[in-house]
Amino acid sequence: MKFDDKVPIYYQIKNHLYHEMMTGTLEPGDKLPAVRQLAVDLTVNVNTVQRALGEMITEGTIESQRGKGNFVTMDKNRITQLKEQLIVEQLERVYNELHALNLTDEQIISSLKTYIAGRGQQHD
Amino acid sequence: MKFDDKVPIYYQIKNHLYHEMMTGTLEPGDKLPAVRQLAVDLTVNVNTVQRALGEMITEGTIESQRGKGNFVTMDKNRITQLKEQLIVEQLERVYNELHALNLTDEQIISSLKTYIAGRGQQHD
DNA sequence: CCTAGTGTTATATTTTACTATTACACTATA
DNA sequence: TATAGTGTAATAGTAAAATATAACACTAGG
Repeated sequence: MKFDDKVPIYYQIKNHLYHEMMTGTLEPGDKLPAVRQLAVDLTVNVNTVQRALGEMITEGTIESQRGKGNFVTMDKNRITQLKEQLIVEQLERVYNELHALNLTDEQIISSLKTYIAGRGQQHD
Repeated sequence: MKFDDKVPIYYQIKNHLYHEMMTGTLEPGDKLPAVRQLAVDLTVNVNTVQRALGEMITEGTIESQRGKGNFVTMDKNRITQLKEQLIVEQLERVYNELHALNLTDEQIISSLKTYIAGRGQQHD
């Protein structure tokens, strides 16, 4: 996996796992790959994986069973809440950034539309 | 100023100064506050300010005159280009993030509209 | 010429993230 | 009960960012 060197790796791992939970790659109750395997997959150290998992365990999004593995919480409500939260955080960030660049609400929306429309030209 | 501890301060300072250039707080040819003054204003060390400025000088967005001060480039074209670049980066980021959360193009646009509409309730 | 204001650079120190390595604790199963 | 697979934790070392502090280089004005 490629990491942004401007942001802590453990933080990006959390985000990576969140996304897998949000998109259904990891479903409620699913067992995560073993920490040592995750470390290999992500080419990072076990302790770094553990740091990410530790925070997620504290938050309650995953549950740890010593000797068995780490499991996605069965609480689907928590997952949908988390997804909503991640979306709002993203929207908040663009809005604030573009607003700070003096764009009006209308300009923010239309620039996003234009960006998405223009994307079709070169991608996917 | 409040910094996000997940991202290098010098990097956030660059961004801060960019915004001032984009919004007209700093106009082409304007003299920036003295580095020691900036350090006080931002409550960081002079070397940290210097690191941010150093990169901007290399990029050509500000010009340094030893003994005189640092000045915003007179090249207005560069500034408008930079603004466009910052906007696209933001749009790219939200789009990629929300797309990764399985939202369709339409859902991305409508969620932004909803967010902006809902903002009026509690803010500004 | 001197001094105050400016940018620039260097050294040493602290803190944080990350790594490497090892050990320990628990579970399942052959 | 031994062993392999799992999570957990501790130690030591490295690197990057930021700090404190000091010195150097240039400019302008008295």
